[in-house]
Amino acid sequence: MTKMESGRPAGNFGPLMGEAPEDARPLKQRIFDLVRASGPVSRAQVAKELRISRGTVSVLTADLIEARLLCEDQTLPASAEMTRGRPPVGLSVRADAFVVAGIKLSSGNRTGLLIDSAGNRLASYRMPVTTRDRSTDSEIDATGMIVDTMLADQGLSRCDLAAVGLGLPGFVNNETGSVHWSPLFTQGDPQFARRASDRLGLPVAIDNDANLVALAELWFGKGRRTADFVVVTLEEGVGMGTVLNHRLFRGANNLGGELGHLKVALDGALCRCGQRGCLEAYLSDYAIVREGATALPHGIDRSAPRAQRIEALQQAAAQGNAAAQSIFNRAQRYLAFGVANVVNLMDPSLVILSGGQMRYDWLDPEVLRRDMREFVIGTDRDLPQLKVHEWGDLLWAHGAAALALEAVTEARLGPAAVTA
Amino acid sequence: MTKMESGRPAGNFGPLMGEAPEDARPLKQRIFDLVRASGPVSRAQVAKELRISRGTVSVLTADLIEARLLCEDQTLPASAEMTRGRPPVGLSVRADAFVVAGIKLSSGNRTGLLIDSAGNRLASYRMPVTTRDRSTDSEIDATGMIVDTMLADQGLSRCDLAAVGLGLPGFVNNETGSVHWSPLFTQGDPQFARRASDRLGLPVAIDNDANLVALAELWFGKGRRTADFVVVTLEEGVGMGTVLNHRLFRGANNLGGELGHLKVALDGALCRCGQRGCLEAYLSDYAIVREGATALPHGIDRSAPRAQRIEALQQAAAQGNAAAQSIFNRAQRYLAFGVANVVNLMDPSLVILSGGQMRYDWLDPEVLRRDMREFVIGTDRDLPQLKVHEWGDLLWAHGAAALALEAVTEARLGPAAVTA
DNA sequence: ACATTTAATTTGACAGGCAAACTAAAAAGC
DNA sequence: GCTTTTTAGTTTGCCTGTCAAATTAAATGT
Repeated sequence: MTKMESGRPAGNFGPLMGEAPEDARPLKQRIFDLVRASGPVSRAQVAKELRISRGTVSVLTADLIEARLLCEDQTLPASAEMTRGRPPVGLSVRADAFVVAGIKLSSGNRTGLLIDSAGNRLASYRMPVTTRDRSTDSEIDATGMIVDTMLADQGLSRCDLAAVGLGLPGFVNNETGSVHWSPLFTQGDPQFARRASDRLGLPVAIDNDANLVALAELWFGKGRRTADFVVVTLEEGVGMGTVLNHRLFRGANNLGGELGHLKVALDGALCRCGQRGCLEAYLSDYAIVREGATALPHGIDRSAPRAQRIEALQQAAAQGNAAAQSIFNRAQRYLAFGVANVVNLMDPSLVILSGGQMRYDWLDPEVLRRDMREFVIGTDRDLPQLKVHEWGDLLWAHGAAALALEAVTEARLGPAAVTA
Repeated sequence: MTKMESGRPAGNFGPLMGEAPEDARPLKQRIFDLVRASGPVSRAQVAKELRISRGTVSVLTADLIEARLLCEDQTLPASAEMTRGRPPVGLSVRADAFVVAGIKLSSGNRTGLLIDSAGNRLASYRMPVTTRDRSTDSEIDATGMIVDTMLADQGLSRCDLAAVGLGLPGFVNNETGSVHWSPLFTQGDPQFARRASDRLGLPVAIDNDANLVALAELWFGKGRRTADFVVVTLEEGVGMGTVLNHRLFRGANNLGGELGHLKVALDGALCRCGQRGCLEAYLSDYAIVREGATALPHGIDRSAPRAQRIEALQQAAAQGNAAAQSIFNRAQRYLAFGVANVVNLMDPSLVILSGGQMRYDWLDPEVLRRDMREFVIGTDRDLPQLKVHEWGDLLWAHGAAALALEAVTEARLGPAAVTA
């Protein structure tokens, strides 16, 4: 035994957390969220679920009903066990409480979605981008146009809209509403959300598009029941959204995880970011097309659009062209490698591969799973669940709508609303 | 514009969070934490810092003083600006409020630390492990012996001890107190913490040893002022602890990030876990020794202990042996690669390389930084801060002590304590 | 001596939440 | 049919945490 000096003078210790707002969401908001999430529920169920007294539920739901956010609803899901006692009264979210829009901007398309507070899809919109001057204002105006079109479709006007969620590619800070950098604009705007809000006359919440997909899965998709999961998106590049404890995790600096630029090889393939060995440099459209030119030097029209060239490559692979096959095999293997590393570091219980329909044609979930087992450290635990979720264009817009929904309930029921 | 179907029947949506305890820490606890963290503070400062009314602070501090946790303290840090007005009264944590112990168990050593509630080190302990039967009970008894020894040194007995924090290698679940697997035991124990607590007659909190280092940095080290950071430990293996928003992040399944088994190469070096390309297979003692045998086939006694062989290898490298140098260069480069990937995914604002003193001899922070810049995707942001923090054996025990401190304040001031 | 300034306490009010008593509405037993 | 049982929902009174504002305390100007 080595004895050491003792009686060192006391210093300060313990974590020093500057300003920790750390407000628990008010009960009223949590009740609303629960009702929205779990369809018609009785007050008694709400009380049990939230572990609060039934009296409290009564009072708060009365408020929510008076605020025209909830309504009573006789059609309770016929509970399997016909019990005795007073029949419960179902609570549902009122469809006519408010309306929100979700807009996804990208370099090729603009997509929009209009939903009401009960989640009914009222209208949707999709249009290829024709002209672009890469200014923030023109993009905001385009957004306004989409919103107006969808509203007009329903005989509504801007003042009927409660909020707009806006997703765009690039480095976007949801909290501050700033756009550090986006391929859509010639330069960033530290006040983008505010500017959009002013120009449209509506509350606007913005976020990175990869986060949007995670939000879409969290609100509408396979992640609803899962506390922690990771969404991997394959679009032009490779993106990632992370949900921890039922909340979108946006990283320390509000820049999401850059899965696309996770390094999977020392001195590997060149990426358009200028570095080498990025996952994206093996998986993304441009990477596949790049190698495709070598595999089928004469088979493909070099001036054809990417999607077409990829399709030709896939056909070649299906017909047994070994060079073409090896491109997709390698892409798949590196995807497994990258995702496995995410699992090794974050340990999520679910991984969702989500995104455009045509992206995953070359992806075989079984092979992916096998490869991942090779890379994921697993003493006794199982691999996390692995789901491929193909979803249409509106996926992104759904995420944007979720962003808007969050903003609305936050504004009406959140901690700040209590004060006012 | 493509119009899509509308009026889909409403379904449920929104995140479905089962039981979300999500209690904000009570104000009383936050005041206590702030006083502990920031030395003698006046009530007015507390109120300003926590953004609560001064009246509330008065009432709550009165409680804390009566509970003998805080005391008034005339020695306020002579504030630079001699102001007018009534002089503030400093608040400090009472040193005699309670005593906790932190114990770190590893295969080679057992380390212990006894501190009082004000952070004074009362005693410490360190002893190499001689006999081991790899049963949980014998390890618990060894812990009890260390605790008793340290207490006796201060003329105290077990009933004077408020809690024990216990760190061990392996897969340890802090929340449930279970040990899935540990190199110390022949088999895991799903009730390890409870068993230890019963056997010692003291509250026991357990955690993985890599998390301990993160806790130590969060409570006593360079992470105190940083909300989000990552700690990388080089010991026998490679470990990682993650702090998000001033809290230890333990992953979805309470298994920390397995940085040691992050894959840094496809079909890379063989790791003792059986997989290939793990970071550990390039960095850890055994990996370096393994290659060292090739670099200096005759120069080193193969039966010598690892530390000695590594030292010989370092000397050879310093004297210009190219083969030896390349081993360390590669290790360093892969370390940069792995840490860069952590940064790419998690985006922490600070990375601390922390641990035993001798581990980092071959590590040049400048080179590491340069390599990382090559691997970290950086559009406009800077590299996170990178600090090397060599710390003695007691580092781990400090983390364990922090674990115990947390347990004590949680029990006395936490949300659960309010009910009782 | 008296105004000024800052710190700390006391006071009154109020909101959020709970427990328990109470009312409501059904099925089951007699 | 009447009572009992069972479950759902409401009302009531109370407790606790918190704040704003008034008050007291202790120092430094003038």
